[in-house]
Amino acid sequence: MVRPKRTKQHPNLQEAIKETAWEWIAQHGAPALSLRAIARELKITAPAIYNYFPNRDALVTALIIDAYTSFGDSQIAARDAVPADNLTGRLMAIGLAYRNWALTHPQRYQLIFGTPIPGYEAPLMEVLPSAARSLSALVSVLDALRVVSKLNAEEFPAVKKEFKTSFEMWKTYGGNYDILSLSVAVLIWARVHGIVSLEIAGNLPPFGTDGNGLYTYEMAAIEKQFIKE
Amino acid sequence: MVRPKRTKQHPNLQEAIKETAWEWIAQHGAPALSLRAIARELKITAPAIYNYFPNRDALVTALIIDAYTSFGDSQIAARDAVPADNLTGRLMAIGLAYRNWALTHPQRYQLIFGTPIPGYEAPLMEVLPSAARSLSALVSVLDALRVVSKLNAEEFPAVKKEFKTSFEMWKTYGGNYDILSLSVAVLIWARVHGIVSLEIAGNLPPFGTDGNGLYTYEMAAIEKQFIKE
DNA sequence: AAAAATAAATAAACGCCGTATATTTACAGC
DNA sequence: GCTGTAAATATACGGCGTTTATTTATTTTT
Repeated sequence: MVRPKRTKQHPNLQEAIKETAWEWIAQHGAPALSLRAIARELKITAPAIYNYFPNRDALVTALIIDAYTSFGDSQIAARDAVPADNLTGRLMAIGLAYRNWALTHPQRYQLIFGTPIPGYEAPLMEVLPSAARSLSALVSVLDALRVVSKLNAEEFPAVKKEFKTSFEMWKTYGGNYDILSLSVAVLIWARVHGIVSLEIAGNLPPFGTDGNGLYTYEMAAIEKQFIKE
Repeated sequence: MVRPKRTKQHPNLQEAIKETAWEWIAQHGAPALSLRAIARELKITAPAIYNYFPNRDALVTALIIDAYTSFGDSQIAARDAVPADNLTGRLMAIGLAYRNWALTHPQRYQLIFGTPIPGYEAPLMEVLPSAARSLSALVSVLDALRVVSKLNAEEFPAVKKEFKTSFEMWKTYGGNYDILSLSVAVLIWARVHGIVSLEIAGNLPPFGTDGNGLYTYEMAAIEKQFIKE
């Protein structure tokens, strides 16, 4: 067979490849993703994909960036749905949105925070902008609490000097907040991530409280620990 | 080439396969594990492995069980190194041992708690005994605290009925403790897991406090939240 | 001791995969 | 209308898990 006319093809193949990849991931799981499978779906030969992505990992990176953007949109929307003077409400809204997004898009969640692709490691520099933005919603609320002296983190461990340059880099994409707010955000992120990742992987429900109850309890504990009054 | 004499072979190939697998994982990472690579290392043909493991996933399961056993040994040893009347000390020792084991054996940690093998999902029934035992150290300390009315978890969400049968199954391998103790243990597990998994994946240091400081802070917070007085 | 049965290895092959190379062809600009 | 480029195909390579058939070492039975 020869190359078909462009008018018979997908108008923008780059986007079609990503869409097909997401469909495949949703249906067969991230580990089953393969360029050849995408090509089959699109009735294209596999090497044709290399005109749009230099290799499989580059495609995965593009998918991750898209997922981060979707996740960040959800985080920011949740924050902005609560009035800016209700900081506790904003913190809770962000926390709820976190789990909701993860349960709605478990494959995307695992693509970002897990390591479902064999041998793939996300290139930090490419992913950083969308990743930093997704965390910035939480950081912004914590920083606002800090500004009004309501952030209870006086005894929080200091950031080592060698990490301060990378913090400056984070600021470029995440916003100009205090490094303490970012540090606390990372810890809170680790806590919600701990529960949600176990829940999504199916390791939570069999032998403990259900995910919803546990998550609510954990969010209350976070509020009590980090917000004064 | 024909089949070589057994005297020239490894005496117990089953164990040799697992050892070679661990060496390969340590050197090339879990995602790069392959039966053919193991066979090459052992100067064996790949199908020969099928005499000892029905397929690749079965080998991975065996590796996971070994890792859980090593992890559980470390947890139990840490607990028993502190006198039984010093429950807070035991809790802290278990927490420290958790991170130490994870940092000492990052590949084993990711093999257990991550999803580094494409398409592999651990069969619960096979892994449960060693997994339940590894968590039992923490559960036993929490239950001892509960017995002396020092466990601060009165408001902990209850376990839904549909999970109680699987709790009974857990008891078979993890020991006869109250379900509240197990529930709290799962939450604490999620919290330390959240930090350690981020640290091992390299997502923690660049933009926040170092793992050691953060972990110490988190352990103190856990103690304060769950232990009375 | 010889023969039969069993177990454990090899050899070969199938259908996947990512990817590199060379080739063809549709399309755009002159 | 010709030419250069970009985008597709065709082909191929090596690696993977796994299956099948076959060979052979070892064990068991007679």
